[in-house]
Amino acid sequence: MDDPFEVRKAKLDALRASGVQPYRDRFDRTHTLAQIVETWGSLEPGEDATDTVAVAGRIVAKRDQGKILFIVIRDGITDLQLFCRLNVLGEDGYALAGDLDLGDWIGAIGTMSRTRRGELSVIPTSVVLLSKSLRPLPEKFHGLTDVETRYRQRYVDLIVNPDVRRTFDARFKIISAIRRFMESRGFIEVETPMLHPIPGGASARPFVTHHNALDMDLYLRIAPELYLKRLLVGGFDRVFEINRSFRNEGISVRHNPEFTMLEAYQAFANIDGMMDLTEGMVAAAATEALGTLHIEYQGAAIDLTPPWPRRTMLDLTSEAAGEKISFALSDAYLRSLCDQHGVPHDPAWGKGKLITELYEKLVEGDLVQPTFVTEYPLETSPLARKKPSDPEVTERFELIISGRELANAFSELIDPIDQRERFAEQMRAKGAGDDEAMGYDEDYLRAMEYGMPPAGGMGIGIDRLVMLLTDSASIRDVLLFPHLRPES
RNA sequence: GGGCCGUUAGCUCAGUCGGUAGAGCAGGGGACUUUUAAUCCCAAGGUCAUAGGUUCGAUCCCUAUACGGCCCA
Repeated sequence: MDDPFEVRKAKLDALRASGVQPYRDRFDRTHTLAQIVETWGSLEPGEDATDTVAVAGRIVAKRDQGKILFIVIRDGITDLQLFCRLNVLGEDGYALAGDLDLGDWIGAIGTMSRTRRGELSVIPTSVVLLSKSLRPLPEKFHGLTDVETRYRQRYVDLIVNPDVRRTFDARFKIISAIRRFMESRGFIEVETPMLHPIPGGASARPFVTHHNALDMDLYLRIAPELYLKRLLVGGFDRVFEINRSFRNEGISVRHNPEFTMLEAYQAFANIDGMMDLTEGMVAAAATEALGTLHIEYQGAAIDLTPPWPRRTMLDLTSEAAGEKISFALSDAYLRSLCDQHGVPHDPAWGKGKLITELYEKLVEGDLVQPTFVTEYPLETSPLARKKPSDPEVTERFELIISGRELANAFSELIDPIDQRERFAEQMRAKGAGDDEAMGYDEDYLRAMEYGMPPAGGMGIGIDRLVMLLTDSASIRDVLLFPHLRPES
């Protein structure tokens, strides 16, 4: 019989026939493998300890030498060798150990030792099968590299590629640090609806679903923003939410249809407070996950030490274009600049959109070090407060690191009359064919009419932050189960 | 959505100027009481992504499709 699966099933049947339960209920270990390494790491080569330990893990390597057998088990990212000896385990126990396969979960009880060759080991007096593995693991040296299989069968990827586990451990640390940072600043974490009757809070196409009992369409949220700001009206003066949003758009190394975002709102603060908050949060996350603010992303050295430069979109775009860009320029001239720089433009766009597109083409990708880009045009910022001295632009920033948008924030628009006009403008855009335009949210306006305190708000893409801090090239590498088409 | 590239054994990869395919690891049998990608001997393992086409003959050439990757929008 050659088929590994069939061989293992036959072993399974044989075990059951001989009265062995190959899927055990429990195993009481005395130490995790990391604790073993920590406790007995100082044993000298050839030295034995008398302590008896019980350990458990998955078999990831096996070296059979006749009357001795080396088995390497793994628990998380820690490996430990079992030095199985015929004269210690006895005939039956040794035969059982020899019959185990790569991938099996086992428990072992024995004494600690370090071999002459220097490998910390448990010398088992008994080995027990905890769960039989029926499928062969990938090759031991090259491991699993096929990206499609790695994403589709992440469980296998996690078994054989410890770096993948480290990435997700880092993800946990980053999010955990952010929560502690926010809580230490007096923010309360809340949960708001995922199912929205009106898509809003961002410019994106939503996923549509249907509620049968109510017989109505609902939209998976594209952002929690409008609900969190309702909470400002309700008196939550510092709130945040870390959770999924969904956008019905293409998939790329930076985009997954569902992604995790933090949004935070702070009453009585404005855009300046949001810059401080963002700097502090990213620095806290980097310190927690990496222990440093000097990181490397895809070969580029990046210094996250606050404070970060604050530059206006018009200044940056003017520098890159080699001439002064402003709202004083004519629509026709801005379009000729777009043509000159290879930026496609739509007749429906106003000056604000044209300038934003020029900025994205000429500037954004080259901003490697953390930079707050400020004064986004009113046209592309329907929820942000206007700059009093220049109503063409808003008190908004985006944080750019490594050429990518990481965070977006503004002094919130709290004037319900102004907001009503902005929604109306969005409806005109929708009518003109912009399927990313926001819906007209009458209840949100009603909330604003009760009075929203002055506030700053900020949103940051958690997946992109994790990418940055784990030096991951693709968002798929920081999502346990990235979206893929179904297997045929 | 467009362009380019990929898909061969469980895994990692060769290869066939068009003549039904090979290695290492894993798996099977055997040797070995301190190994570390253990080593040595033996045997086995394939719908060459899928469907058409060209051809005496296609895994290889052509077309389409599926899935994936990269770049662009």
